[in-house]
Amino acid sequence: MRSDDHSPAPEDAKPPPVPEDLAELASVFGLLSDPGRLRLLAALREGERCVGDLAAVAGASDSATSHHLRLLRAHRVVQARRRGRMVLYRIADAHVRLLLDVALAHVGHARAIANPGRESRSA
Amino acid sequence: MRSDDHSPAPEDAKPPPVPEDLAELASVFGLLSDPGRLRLLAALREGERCVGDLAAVAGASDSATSHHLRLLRAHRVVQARRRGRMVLYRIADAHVRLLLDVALAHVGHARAIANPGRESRSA
DNA sequence: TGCACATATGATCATGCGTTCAGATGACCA
DNA sequence: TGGTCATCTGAACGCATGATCATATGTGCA
Repeated sequence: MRSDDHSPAPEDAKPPPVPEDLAELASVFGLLSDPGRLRLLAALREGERCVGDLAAVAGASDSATSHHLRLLRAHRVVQARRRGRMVLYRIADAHVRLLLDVALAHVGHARAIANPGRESRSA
Repeated sequence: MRSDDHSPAPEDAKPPPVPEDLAELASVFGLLSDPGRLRLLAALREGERCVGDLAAVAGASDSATSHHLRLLRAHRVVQARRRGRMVLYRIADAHVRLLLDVALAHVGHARAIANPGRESRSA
């Protein structure tokens, strides 16, 4: 026992995460670890988009975009719906949306500390 | 223009994320995409821990753990503090903590849908 | 001061992941 | 029904990332 018992009274009494969930969670985070996919999701925050649009926004090829969307869909990060000959994607649920918001807020906050006096929306 | 203009009225009027932030965010998510590092963070949710403890909890070597913590610290996901000859790590801020909570809730929710009637805390 | 413990670091190697290309599937329209 | 558009799929290549080993730093204690 190195640090005797330093747990200074559980600050929120979080339930110990199921290992099974941790693995799945790691996969989901892995999906979010690509700037391209992040751009896709950022675009999807504004509403449903077809693959071609998303590809254009993310600056990637249709093929790459389709690959990415497939992965995101497999992990329930996005949902797909056919409309004619095109497929419209959207963010799967409120959790994902909130996750992105919190994450963006974090990096914004972190950068605000790193570069004081320089706003996120700097013109 | 493929999907004419389907944005069905911005559901929340999210500010368009700064590309710079997206890159940083992708890096942070990348750090969270490893089950081992996730175990470290899960352990840190319960309070400060030294490297040795964290290594034991995560089932990794001290060296690997140190490497991981270095990365996490570089991206302000965790903070470090010396106490004698050991270094105590903790989660950097409330954002990260919230991020983990939301993410865990997401995978829990997703699995609850996938396996109905099977609780997260299944014995 | 010298030893032992806790942590940090640097280099190397294997593996996974993203991208791309080529081709397949499926839906609309004339 | 043939043609075209939008998307999907499979395979191969190149790069980045994680793990490991050996070693360095730094702190407390006798």
